[in-house]
Amino acid sequence: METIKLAMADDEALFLNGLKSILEQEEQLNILFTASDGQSFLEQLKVAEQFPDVMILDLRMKGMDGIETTQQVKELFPEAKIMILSSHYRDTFLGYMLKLGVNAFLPKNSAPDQLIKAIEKVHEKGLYFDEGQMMSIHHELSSGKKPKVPQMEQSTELTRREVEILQLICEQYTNPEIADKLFISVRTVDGHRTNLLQKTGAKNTAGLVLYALYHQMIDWEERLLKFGISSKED
Amino acid sequence: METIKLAMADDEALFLNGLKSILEQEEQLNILFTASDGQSFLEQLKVAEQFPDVMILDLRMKGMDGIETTQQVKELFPEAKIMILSSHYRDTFLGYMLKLGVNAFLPKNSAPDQLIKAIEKVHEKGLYFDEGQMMSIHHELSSGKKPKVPQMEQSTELTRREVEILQLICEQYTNPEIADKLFISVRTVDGHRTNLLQKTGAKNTAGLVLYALYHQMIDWEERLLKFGISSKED
DNA sequence: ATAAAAACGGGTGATTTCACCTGTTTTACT
DNA sequence: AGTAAAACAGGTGAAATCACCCGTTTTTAT
Repeated sequence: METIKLAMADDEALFLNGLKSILEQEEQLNILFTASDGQSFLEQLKVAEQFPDVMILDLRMKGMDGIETTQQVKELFPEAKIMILSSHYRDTFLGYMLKLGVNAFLPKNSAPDQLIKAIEKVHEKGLYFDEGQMMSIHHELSSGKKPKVPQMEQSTELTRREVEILQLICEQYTNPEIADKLFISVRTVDGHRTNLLQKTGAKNTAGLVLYALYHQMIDWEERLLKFGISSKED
Repeated sequence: METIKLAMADDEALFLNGLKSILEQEEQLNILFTASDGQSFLEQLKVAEQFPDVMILDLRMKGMDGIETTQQVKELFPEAKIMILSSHYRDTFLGYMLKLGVNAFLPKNSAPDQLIKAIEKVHEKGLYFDEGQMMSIHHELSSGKKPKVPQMEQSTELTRREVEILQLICEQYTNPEIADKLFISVRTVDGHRTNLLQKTGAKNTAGLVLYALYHQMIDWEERLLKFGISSKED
């Protein structure tokens, strides 16, 4: 049996090493290199003496994420076979993936066997989607609505001050409170907020929060756990 | 060398299996069982013929999360040694962890060696925090501000309708738009929103979005990727 | 040094959110 | 059948957001 050469990227070291450990136990699989983000993955790919048969990328990574990395890799090596792993899996997102040229799309709570099977299929046939995914794809295509062309905008288009304001918005501060905190006028905060809405394409505060979260501009846990914790003594 | 009996829970099958694969390679470690959420972890723990020396829990899990699970476990077995793993690690959260009785708190992008070392330390000394964490803890305690008693509120205190409203809020709809969508009065939506704010303890829309995200009431990726994707053809 | 970008901020007004009040109807439970 | 909870919805008013207008000062880069 032919060996399959792999390369993978994920920003969670434990996950990456765990995956590596699982895949190393398969004799037909050979891991060439791993990376903790898209940038270093790309760099390693460029200088690698052997080209991986299949690449496994995490969808969400700090810095360059799975989508952007896929685009960059496909630009340099259109024949590259890329599998995307995602924590919060949704079928509705398959269309984008296909257009992007992703060769497989798997949720992170797949069983190891599924992953290995998918790797083999991608290597052999150049593509792997399970039956449910196929159905979903078929439905999406036959319904006539063409999937939009995925394209990442630079996530650092925001100025330092705007990011600061955005963070405070996510901390549930109102404009007057932010103005007070930063010793500036409410008008200025309002101006920044307007610019944020315009730049991010968000419709309102809810959109801004989602944007901030996606671009990992705020401290998840710290903020979120305020909801899980009721302070009995205050 | 004595073997250390382990049990672990994580809702991402690949991560869980990866971790298992890593730890299985250590001869001194013996994995008794694994679970995909807090509930089944607890049930397995109750009926297990051997009691694990160290338990490893994911902080964020669907259903019962790491914190709630810790509380339940500690209630039944106060001597249980629990390690919490977290994706988005923050030092500021250490205080809560200590109060909760967590015996170690590690980011998910730790190296496998670190994790193994931590497991051993927890088993031997009943506790493991690295130097940075110790400093942080010391600082927090010496600064006089006592960490609040962490206590999970039931996350399903919201009614069906409230959840529905909350989801639409997260989709950036305004109250009038939601009212229109659901064929109800704006007043009613407003009422639900008020109840949401009261029940969740959120201050405003930003807070509601964070709450929804923490309790995994909305489809992450699907919604977030609207920001990453610019539809060139529309 | 000069131009560009960012930060600053004032005015106005429509819309939305939020915080109170009040009540009725529907649904669920036992 | 009776109670409780949920969903429904009206009024009022203050506060905040959002969308436009306008300009000045400060910072940054070439």
